[in-house]
Amino acid sequence: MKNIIIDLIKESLYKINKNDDIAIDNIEVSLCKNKKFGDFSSNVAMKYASQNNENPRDFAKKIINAIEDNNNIIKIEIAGPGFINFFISKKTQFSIVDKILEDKNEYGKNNSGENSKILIEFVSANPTGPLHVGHGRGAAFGDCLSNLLSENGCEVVKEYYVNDAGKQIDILTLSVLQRYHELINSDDKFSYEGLYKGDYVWDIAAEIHRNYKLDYFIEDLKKHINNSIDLYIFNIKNILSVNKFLKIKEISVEYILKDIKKTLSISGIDYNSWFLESSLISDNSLENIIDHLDKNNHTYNKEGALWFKSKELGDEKDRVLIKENKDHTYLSTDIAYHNNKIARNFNKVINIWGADHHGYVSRINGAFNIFSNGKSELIILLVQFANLYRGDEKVSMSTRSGDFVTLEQLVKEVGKDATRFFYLARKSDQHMDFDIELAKSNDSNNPVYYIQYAHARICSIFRQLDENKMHFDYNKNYLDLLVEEEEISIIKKLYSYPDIIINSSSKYEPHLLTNYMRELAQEIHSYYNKYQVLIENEKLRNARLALIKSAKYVFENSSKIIGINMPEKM
RNA sequence: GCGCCUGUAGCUCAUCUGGAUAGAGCAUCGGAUUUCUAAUCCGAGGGUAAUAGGUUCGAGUCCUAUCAGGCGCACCA
Repeated sequence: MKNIIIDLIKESLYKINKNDDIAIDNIEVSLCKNKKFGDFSSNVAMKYASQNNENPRDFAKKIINAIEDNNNIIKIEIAGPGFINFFISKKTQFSIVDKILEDKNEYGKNNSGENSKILIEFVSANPTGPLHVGHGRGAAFGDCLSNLLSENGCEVVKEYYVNDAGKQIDILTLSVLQRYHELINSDDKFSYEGLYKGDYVWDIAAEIHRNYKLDYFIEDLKKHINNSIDLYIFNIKNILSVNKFLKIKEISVEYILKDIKKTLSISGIDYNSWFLESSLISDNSLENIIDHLDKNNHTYNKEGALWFKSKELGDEKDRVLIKENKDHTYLSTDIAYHNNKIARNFNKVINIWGADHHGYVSRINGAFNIFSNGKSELIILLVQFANLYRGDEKVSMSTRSGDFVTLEQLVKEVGKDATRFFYLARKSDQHMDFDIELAKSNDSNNPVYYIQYAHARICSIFRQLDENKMHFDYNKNYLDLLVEEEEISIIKKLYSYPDIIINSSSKYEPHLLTNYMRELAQEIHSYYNKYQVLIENEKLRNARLALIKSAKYVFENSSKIIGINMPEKM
């Protein structure tokens, strides 16, 4: 419908303006907020009046006069400063119910993203511990965004980048070895700052001890301590042998990854691809990339380290690629990683990062542009933190100290549906408060239940229908009988669903969809309370059934994108 | 100190990329079930959109400054 109006306006503008000096590819038509203004409205007249040396209302009048008759439209008005308001015939409005009943679970899908191949990388938390609630928001956001993009016809690959190389993993390995040491020789306990302390470190150590007994035991571990953690790691690698150290590293990473995958799985998230940082080293990608940067004058040596000239690419300062001790930095593998993404021929590469990484954006953007040559677009979306509350009490967290609520605990406590919905219900660049008590509550405080209940009520009506030995006989012509204000309002809401899908996807804002679902639920509840669906009048009954049935499809389709269930009974 | 994000009802947040009278939920108060699930509905009060300027037909939305909060400024990832 909207497109019909846009076309009408376009034609009209062509007629008025033969020399065509108005940019008319961007005509805005939107649903009216207030129904007294009509059904659709456009601001073209106001927008382009000045270009045409006219006042908006006069220009609007001209446009309207030039619009051809169309039997979908019953009235066109000028209002306010120069809005053009369109009143749509009832029949045309009802046709959306017909369309939804035909499209069913396809309603909302579109092909605006056809031929667009997108890589979306999210969470990518270091495998140095379980996912915690801070990761949850990025997880829900990335997964929902993937669903949205797919709904728009994009080909989407969801990827998790596993940082299984580098210093943090060495520290994890060291942490495990120390616990393992303590398990074997409980008299020889000592503390060392900066190691990972969570219970899971003990679990890994215990597993190694169970399977390998004393194979990795180091006598007098204490003797090899060094104040510098780098040197401490260096010593242990030497004494234990690099291979044995690697083995412990592998076991630890594997253990933690298994845990991470389990958490993601109960959160309803599955990835298409797990990309290992270590693979960039073993297949020489890292080396090649450094070479390439070297040859193209993007690097220099200083103080024994190799530096990346990121400042000239928009960064605050230059960054180290290869440290003085010849270890690579995180940045250097990350550049190789992004080059790999480019090589895989994606039109868009989306990274979802925690907002604490914003300082990292410009350097990776700079590096990306060196390699992509405009072939592929990098989009970095920052997700703000979520503060966890239990009622009024703030829950504090710190990974290193091991004092945190894991994502698994959260999902188990409040459920997958509420967890996902709450994470998604806010604009991602907004700080948010996540109240566990609220998410757990099953009354009107909780929008998840509110929405599910609306859906369950629709299902209930159809159950009643069966029990009363009645049938849903759909007939398009009965739709004319839907004359109540609430019914028209629901129809408009249903009509706007595909726009929400396009909008929330192109703006990367899933919260538009959660808002929409709540609004639709509200309309359904109001309607349910005011009007009876299962009534004597057969034609009206079937018209109403058709209406709520199409609402049910929209609940189903949207909930699938959000990743929550829609129970038939509650 | 520099950079990024944010500031809307008592609280949590929307506002469809600049549009018409800034909207929801919670909380508060008052109502609604012999009828498809009251996990619901209806109504009421509640606002100088942090502050001050600017841009234009029109600003919560864009620009500047100030104030307040969060985050970042590693040869960590």
